[in-house]
Amino acid sequence: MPWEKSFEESDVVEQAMEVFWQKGYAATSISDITDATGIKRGSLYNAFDGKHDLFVRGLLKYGSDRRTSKLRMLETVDDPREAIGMFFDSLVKATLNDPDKKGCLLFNTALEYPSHDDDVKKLVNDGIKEVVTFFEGRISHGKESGIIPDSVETRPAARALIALVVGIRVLGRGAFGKTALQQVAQQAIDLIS
Amino acid sequence: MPWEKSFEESDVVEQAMEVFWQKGYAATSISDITDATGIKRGSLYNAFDGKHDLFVRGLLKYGSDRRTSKLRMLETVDDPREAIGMFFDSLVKATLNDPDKKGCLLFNTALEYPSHDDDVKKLVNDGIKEVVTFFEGRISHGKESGIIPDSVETRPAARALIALVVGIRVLGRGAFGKTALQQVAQQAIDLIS
DNA sequence: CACCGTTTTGACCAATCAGTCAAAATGATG
DNA sequence: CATCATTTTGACTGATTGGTCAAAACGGTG
Repeated sequence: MPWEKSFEESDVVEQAMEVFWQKGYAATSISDITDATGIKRGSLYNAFDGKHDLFVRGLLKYGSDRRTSKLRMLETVDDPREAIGMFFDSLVKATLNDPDKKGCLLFNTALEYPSHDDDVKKLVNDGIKEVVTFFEGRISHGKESGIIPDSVETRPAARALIALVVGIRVLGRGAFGKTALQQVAQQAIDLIS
Repeated sequence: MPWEKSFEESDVVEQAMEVFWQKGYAATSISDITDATGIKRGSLYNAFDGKHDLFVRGLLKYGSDRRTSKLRMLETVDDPREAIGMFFDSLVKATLNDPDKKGCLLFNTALEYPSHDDDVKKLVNDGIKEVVTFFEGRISHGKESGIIPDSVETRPAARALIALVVGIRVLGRGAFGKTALQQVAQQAIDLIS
């Protein structure tokens, strides 16, 4: 049916994103993507602007599908510390459950810095900021309701939490096993207790 | 003087390492290295086995020049918490002072995972382990001398500290500025107080 | 000054890179 | 069934990749 595309763009973006996730941007070739999607070279360039465009779309999809939706869900949890605890739990679980040990696309991208344009860096920073804001919101909410002690400083604690998230994601790629990751997650909770 | 090399191998390794550090392994070409060192292509292959070999040597040099020597120095500091504080201080300083925002070669490499062989992964893990061991040593020493409270669990705390180190190094590449990094470093110290 | 072992040099290789493009294929529309 | 807008296809581009190699350059040695 050549008068309309034979594939769903978002499917291709999703599959391409997973290749980028696994191999990194610089190490991923267009051929890798055509192999993974089955889409022929020309069709891909007919639908997208190129490698960079495809990557940006993948990054956006990653953000909304995995990060934003999860944060919205956790914001409905009453106990703020439990919400943060659940965040770290699922983080550790996701890290352990991934046989490819891909880590987090956002942080992987942050470390491929010079390969990327400013628009990509902004996407990464915005994604990180989104999580920090979530932490800040939960912490200040917890302090208001007396669940989290006033001695916890909201912004510094939130920033330390995201730093621990990064640490878990990076170290989970090989250096740390289950026990170590869980211990770090526990220390994160202790930080706001 | 063609019967002996006209360049110092370790100089070339150092310069090549800095290119890898800045651009990442996958994104660095042999031409980048010959440009940076002035060494011609053939000479480089005469002295080294290839890109991978050069990278491994750079990683080793990075470890001994920057990590190991610093840890040995800090182990001579009497107060263990001050030693750890100094570690984080110089970490934040190094991060802020680097105009290229290259981060840490060790962690950058950890996130370029699938581009690397097992020997590189082992080098990364050993480097990380070395820092964790340093933290554990300092914490347990501090607990013995009563400077660090017994309520601090040595291994989990040490692992949380290295996670924060990773966080500082990664977030320092763009997402976090001076204040944020210093706050995270302070939270690290609070963790063992 | 001829010889020798080593280093230097730049041309060269096949493979792969991101991206282009014209021709073929397609099915709705009249 | 012819036309049409669109997609599909794979061959193609020039550039770059990591790596090779034979010849030239060199200075110590006899």
